[in-house]
Amino acid sequence: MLDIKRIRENPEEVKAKLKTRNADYDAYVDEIIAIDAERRKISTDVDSLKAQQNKVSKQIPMMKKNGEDTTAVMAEMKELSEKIKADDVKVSELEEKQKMLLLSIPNIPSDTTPVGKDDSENVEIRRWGEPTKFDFEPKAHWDIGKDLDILDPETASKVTGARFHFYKKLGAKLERAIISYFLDTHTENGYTEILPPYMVNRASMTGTGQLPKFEQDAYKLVNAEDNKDTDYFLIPTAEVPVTNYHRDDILSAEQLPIKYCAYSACFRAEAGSAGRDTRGLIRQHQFNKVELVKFTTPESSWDELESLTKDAERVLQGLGLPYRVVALSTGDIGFSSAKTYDIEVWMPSYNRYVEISSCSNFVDYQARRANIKYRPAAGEKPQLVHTLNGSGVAVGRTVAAILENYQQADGSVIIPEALRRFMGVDKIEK
RNA sequence: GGAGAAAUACCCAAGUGGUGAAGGGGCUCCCCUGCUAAGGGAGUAGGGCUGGAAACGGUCGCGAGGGUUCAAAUCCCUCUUUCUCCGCCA
Repeated sequence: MLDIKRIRENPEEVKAKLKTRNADYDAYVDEIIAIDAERRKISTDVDSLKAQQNKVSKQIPMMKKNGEDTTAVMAEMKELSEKIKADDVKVSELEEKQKMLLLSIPNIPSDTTPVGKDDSENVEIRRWGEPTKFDFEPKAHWDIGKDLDILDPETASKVTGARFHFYKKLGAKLERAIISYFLDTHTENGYTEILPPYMVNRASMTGTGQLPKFEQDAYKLVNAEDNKDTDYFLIPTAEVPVTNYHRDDILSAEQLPIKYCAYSACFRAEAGSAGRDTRGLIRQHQFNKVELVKFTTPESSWDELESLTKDAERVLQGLGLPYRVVALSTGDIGFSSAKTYDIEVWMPSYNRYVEISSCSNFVDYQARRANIKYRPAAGEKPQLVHTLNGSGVAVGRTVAAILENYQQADGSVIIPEALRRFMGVDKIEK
């Protein structure tokens, strides 16, 4: 959520910056400003009526004590009370309307986010490693998975539906090994491990920005018995439960930065991506991910974004997977983000780099939605924290990248050194 | 899922319709004391919205949301959470 004061005081600046997202929010901004002015006017008026009401209410018991007749005063007060009630309704309607509009406006991109209309104008920041070269015809991970009998989408489509997978044998173990390796690396690096619930309520989904605008992308849970909405959603990412862990909290300055890493399954409806990445592990309705989440002071959040991105890169380096880091352009960054770096791993079957992590600074946008504050010093007023998160990293895509980048001419797959202690083998073969 | 009890500040806790939401602990400051302990005094309800250049005001906050009333921590309704017990269950 943007600061209403910023919109009120610099509407043109807000409009111009939002336009860089390749979308037009002018009408929203204008409506918010109009509603805000009306809301404040009625609210101040009704507040002074309440002040009068409170004053007289204190006098009534005194008058009664002195044996005075209060009938006339009470009749007067009844009228006042009715006026207050009616105006209160108006104020809360306007507040509700204003809030819905504010929740529907995305974050303002940071000044360091490259301006561009879409992903074609993203900017490569750095590369690590070289795209893998083969002296044989490399296979795609879905074929490797089938040949080694470790991935089984066909049975998953019988048991569940399209875009689900069974992992088998060393494939299942590889997924588990990667999760352990990621979590161990991040906890050794100062992150606190969290295992969150996979279902969250509406307030949490709103707090991180998935709702109200993107309800069609989420899985909403319905009670089978009466078919009624439970108000629970399957999490699209651990970012939601982990960020909302501190919803409505006032943290102390000494606690910051707070750094969490969390493994979770993630559930995405993938509305609007029919026909894309239909084979393999790249785009699934359910996938595993280790997420990094930080709560920081406003002063440090930009440095923390750089270190967060490097912390995510660390695990790819540990696995020896070639990747590059890309700064997303204003037209490509997510709704709540002020700046995002994507980490893209080399995927031989795509013959290009494919997103495996997305690291963002949300500045105070999520913190304002989720009401997460900190007290800079004892006695000082609480301020909004800055929140950041990044995948550290997507597990299924890591499996795909390992299978493809470590495949051998004989059809086997070498296990990266870092995973061997979790796998117990150094190779997957027929 | 069923029955009962509870939710007030950093903590404990009083408060069954009416003029400032008691009291204690803790914390902060002051006095006393050579220092410490003990003792005495004062302060300590967060946070939002809002008016104002500021000083300083107004308003809403007793788990949440509604309702009754001139007036609600207090009465009524719905919900949430916690505790005790029963049922079911990995």
